[in-house]
Amino acid sequence: MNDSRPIRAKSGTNHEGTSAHNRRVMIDALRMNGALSRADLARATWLTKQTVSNIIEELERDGLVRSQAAVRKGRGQPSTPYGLVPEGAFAIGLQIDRHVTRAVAVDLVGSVLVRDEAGLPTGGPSEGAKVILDLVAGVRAKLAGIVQQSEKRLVGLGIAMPGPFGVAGSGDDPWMMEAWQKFPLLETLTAGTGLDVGLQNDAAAAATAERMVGAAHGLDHAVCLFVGYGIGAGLILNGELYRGTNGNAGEIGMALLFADGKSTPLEHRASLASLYQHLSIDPADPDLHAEINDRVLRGDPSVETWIDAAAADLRWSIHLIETIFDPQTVILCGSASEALVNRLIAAIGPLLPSIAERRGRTLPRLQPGMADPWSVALGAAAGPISRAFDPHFAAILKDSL
Amino acid sequence: MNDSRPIRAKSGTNHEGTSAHNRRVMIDALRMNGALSRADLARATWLTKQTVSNIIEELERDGLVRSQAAVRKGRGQPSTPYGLVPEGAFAIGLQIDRHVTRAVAVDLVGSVLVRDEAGLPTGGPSEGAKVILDLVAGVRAKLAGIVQQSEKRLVGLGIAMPGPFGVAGSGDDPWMMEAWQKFPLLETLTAGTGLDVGLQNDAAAAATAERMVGAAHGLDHAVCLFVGYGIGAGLILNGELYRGTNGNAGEIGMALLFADGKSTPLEHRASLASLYQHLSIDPADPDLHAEINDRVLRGDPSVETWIDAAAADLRWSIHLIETIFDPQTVILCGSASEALVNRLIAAIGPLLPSIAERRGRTLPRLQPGMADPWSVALGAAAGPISRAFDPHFAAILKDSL
DNA sequence: GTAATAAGTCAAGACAATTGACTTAATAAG
DNA sequence: CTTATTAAGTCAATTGTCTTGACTTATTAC
Repeated sequence: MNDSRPIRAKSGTNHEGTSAHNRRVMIDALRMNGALSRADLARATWLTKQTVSNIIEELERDGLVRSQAAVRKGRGQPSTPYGLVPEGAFAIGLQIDRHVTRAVAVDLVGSVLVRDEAGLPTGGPSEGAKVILDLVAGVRAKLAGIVQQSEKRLVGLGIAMPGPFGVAGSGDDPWMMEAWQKFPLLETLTAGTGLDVGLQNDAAAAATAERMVGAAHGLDHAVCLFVGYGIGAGLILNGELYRGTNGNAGEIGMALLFADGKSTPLEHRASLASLYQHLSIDPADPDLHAEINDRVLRGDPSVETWIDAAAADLRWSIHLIETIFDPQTVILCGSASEALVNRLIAAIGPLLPSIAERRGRTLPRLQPGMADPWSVALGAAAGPISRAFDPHFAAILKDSL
Repeated sequence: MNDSRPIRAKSGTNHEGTSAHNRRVMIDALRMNGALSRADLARATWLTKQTVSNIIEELERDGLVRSQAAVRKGRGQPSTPYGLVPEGAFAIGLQIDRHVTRAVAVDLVGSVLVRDEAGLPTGGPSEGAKVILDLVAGVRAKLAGIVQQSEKRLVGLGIAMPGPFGVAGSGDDPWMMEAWQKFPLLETLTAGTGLDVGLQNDAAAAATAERMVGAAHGLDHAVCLFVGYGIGAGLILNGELYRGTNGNAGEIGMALLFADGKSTPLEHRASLASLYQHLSIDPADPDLHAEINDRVLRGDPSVETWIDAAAADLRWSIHLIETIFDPQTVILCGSASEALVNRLIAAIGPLLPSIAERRGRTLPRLQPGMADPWSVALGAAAGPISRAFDPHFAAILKDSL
């Protein structure tokens, strides 16, 4: 009787897990509220003044927080607020798109310090990887030129690229993303950069960015509907990005819609790819974003047609998202121009009725998020920062070390 | 400058949080794997043998675990496995449906020890509450008759009822559920029972049941599609039930489908309500379940028509669920008969293509779950047990006490 | 019969949060 | 102007929980 199937269990925790959690809670509180005194932190986190003092002292030694001028407010000793030190940590974010790759260096509070892009060669991933590694190296070098000791404070490299991941030949994107799926990207970049490398799809990256510095800041339940070359949803559930079993949660581009007796993936109806096709524009055009932005602003009728059609699908998608997730808000963001997102939001309204319509709402059901070609790279960088500093269950467990 | 907006922060943790977590991890491991020795537990949880010993000793004192006969396996001292003690804890589960209310008493391992039901008077919630309190009291009394000290080990009362919650007048369910929405149910039952009372929608309860003793046992990502009087999805995400902002996540019955130029809620197309209507059956009929079961088994053509139509909608719903959540599996369960669920599953196949189709799958994409009128009440009871004993983030935090 | 292996215990130690008294620095009240 | 009050923050001792390493016990392999 060799009953040797592996035992499945969650990991336990210990003092270090406790301490790590409390550190993260402090950082999170400072990120959400701005600078706070030790006493404020103690009240907010339910920890004792003494514990907060110890942790703050430690965080200050580590260069993650810094005291500000004392504040007098009423009776009692003035409080000394502590705030996050932006240059306390950095991360590199990398977006791999069809024709281009973008990299940014981001600091602890989500400011982009360096940005750079490069065209991706048509030779496929093995050639592309060289371009990418060069790009990342360049961004790191520039960062090192701006701030001292940046390399020591680099917490990781986050990659964002179109999903879904690990699915055999969907086949309807001829433009090489499939080749990237098979390429050992994480291994190559880990080896090539020496950094901790993480991967998410571009909608998830957009959501991560919104959570760190955008419309989802401080929210526990929000869904970012991301209109890029494809379309996807980034899910913030219980204050964390939800990834699903294989990192493909939210990849709604492949959702089939039935209309006029035939089924079409959502992606073919409401995505920049569909817009490019509608306009007969070459998606490899380097002036793409400017061109689209321009056409949106001057009300190009062909663009308007697409917007109305896409808005109808998005309106229904938002209804469905509200119904399924019961989020605090839905955020519409994209890799295209702000102007396009705003036009889309205008065209989407009024929203379909749903359970999101309730008395006492404070947040709008739908709000605009970041919309520019760099937001995905920013979100990619936000990934490692969140992993390193945000409070979450996994960070408490012993097996996370 | 009175900057007194409340400070938002997550709670910190301390030694007790650590200890509470580790206790829960042990219990969870025993639930998932069956009896385990201290050494096995230490390996599985990453804790030291000594820590495990201390915690097991404590759990044994508390009557939650019990040693079994020593097991010799190869060289070395024989190990002493410890298993959960079923009568270590109990919970009452209560289902409030349109015409009937059901209560069960469930033990730590999810066995139903007592079950009882009562018709709900048409006089509305304030009258109904009396019936419910009597029913609960009766179940508690019967439980006390079966096991000693059951009252001391009662961890709570879980309620399951149709959602969505807190939404003003959807209006299309004339049968009194709306009145229940406005009734202070939690307060009334808390006061009337002296128990810790929790509320979830029926699909969530079904998912909770599947997770404790059913097809989702041990899974971290699973969606239970629940076909009851309405239709809903219970979401197990990251190993926990996901509730959304207002406890309405997964309430997909109100999702609007567009077909033939008009929009219909899913609920009107694939739910027992729609079946009853299709068959012109009175949903208040006490022999309802037997009747439907019978008709399914003998292949009633009218039922078959409904099944085919509902299966088409469910097929698409499953496609959408797979696309959005990327779950390990989808479970079809319901409050009707097993026969109906099995027929539905047969009629749903083959599934639509989706990202769930990947090499190396071990679980089926769609599997049958519990399907009987008592599964929701069981799930309702599973709620408090899960809250009391499963490892989860909130249980670690200081503010959870 | 002896060595090897594995389960489990013992007692001391380390770590991180807690406690309660104390210090410091401001405003409010008389 | 003096004193009381209030609040921030520190100090030193304590507590709770996990860890460490040596030890005991029980079994199989050689």
